[in-house]
Amino acid sequence: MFPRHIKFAALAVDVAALSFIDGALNVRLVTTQVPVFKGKRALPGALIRPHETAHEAAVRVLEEKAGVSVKYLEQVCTFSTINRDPRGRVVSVAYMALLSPDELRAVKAREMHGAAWVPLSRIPHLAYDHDEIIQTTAARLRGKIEYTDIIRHLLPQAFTLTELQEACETILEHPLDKRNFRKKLLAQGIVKQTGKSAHASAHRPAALYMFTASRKGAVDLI
Amino acid sequence: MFPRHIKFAALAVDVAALSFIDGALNVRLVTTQVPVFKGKRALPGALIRPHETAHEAAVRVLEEKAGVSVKYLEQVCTFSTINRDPRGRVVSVAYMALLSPDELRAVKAREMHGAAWVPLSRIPHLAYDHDEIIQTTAARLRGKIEYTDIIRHLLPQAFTLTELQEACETILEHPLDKRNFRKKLLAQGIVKQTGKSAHASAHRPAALYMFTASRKGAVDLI
DNA sequence: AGGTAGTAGTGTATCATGGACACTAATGTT
DNA sequence: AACATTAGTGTCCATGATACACTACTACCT
Repeated sequence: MFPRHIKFAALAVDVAALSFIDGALNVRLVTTQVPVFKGKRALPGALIRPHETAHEAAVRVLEEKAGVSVKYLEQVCTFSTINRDPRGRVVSVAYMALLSPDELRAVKAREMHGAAWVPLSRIPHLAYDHDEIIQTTAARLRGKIEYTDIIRHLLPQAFTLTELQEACETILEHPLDKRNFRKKLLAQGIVKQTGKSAHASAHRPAALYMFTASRKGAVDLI
Repeated sequence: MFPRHIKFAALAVDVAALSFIDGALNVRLVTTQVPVFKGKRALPGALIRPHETAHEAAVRVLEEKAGVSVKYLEQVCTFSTINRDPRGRVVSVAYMALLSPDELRAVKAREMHGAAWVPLSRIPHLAYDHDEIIQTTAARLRGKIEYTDIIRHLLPQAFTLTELQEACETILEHPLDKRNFRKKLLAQGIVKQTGKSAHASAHRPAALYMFTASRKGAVDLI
């Protein structure tokens, strides 16, 4: 219904999928096959198809390139710089995906060649403007950790309070006081005991907690 | 460089330009000429051109349809629902623009037919998904007012503290305490006196203030 | 079995911040 | 000169934030 010259750009999504691995925040990277960037690392992405929304495309990318059906997916920003893709004009909608260790196991089960989890601290220079996308996404996550319970999507269904605290500390990049952290957390009723204990370590077992039903309003987590 | 069938969608920007008029937050609306929505109100928007970014397109829309060169423009969200535009697939990047009364005078100088400022409380049902865009934009503004000094873009270069407080109250939709408001504001050093006074009313003149240089970090405004 | 190493779990005292609250000051108008 | 109206100011209290150190529990080792 629009003349052809109006449709000059391709539409894409790029997804920064984040997950904790060995206590560090990792992002899922793939290896580009596009000639100009041949061999370079990039975020998983794909062109949006005529019959899907950007959100649906992001879900598909995660399924195809990370082999996971993600539970938390949030639009971050749209990048429309003219020469951001050497193949032609591509406008890309960036998404942040958060994966819990539970979901991560499904990824590991069917590992794909050329794709890998890379700690945020060791990310190489990426293809396209993906460096910028990751910076923007990480900043968004860091901001939301303080006033939402977004961290729940990065933790397993059951977790110890120490694990939760370490997750927050990793993202905020500064230590938190154990007693104050627990006091506030329990006062807000964000988590509750499962009744079970973790017996993973060779020491005193920690009580396992789970998140309570998500609140409608904002929470004051940290 | 991409095959033609990849470029199936048109790209657009829609801009929610906000400004205070008579103490109320208003948004700039135009009247659609598109047959399906003929006569309906909508946000000013336009298709992105091949040689401009979304941001540049938003700037252009404001110049063409609101007659103003805006100082504050922020990307809000990208809408990609498949049938959001009856003319065909259009993916739209929504922007929030904030105009000070100073900038507003330039708009009034060359008023355009079919365009008008409408108080947020009296917005009719709009064309496309523009109702949703306005809701999202207003929510973004309300959220940012508390932890940034974004309000500065909605005020004139010089203003009284009462004006500043009323602006915050209007956006937050609840009253603030005069003394506490001033205490916090001055403690943070966000504003400073200009040395001049407003002699507009028939009563005690108020001191005129201006914002200090924008801080790098977040401020705790309210 | 007893000791050791290592993590889990708990409370108080102080300090800073946020919120409630009411009067005096300055100006133009009558 | 009195009045009407808006501008401008400080204290007290409650709440939340922070600093801080010991006991409890378990597996492992000998």
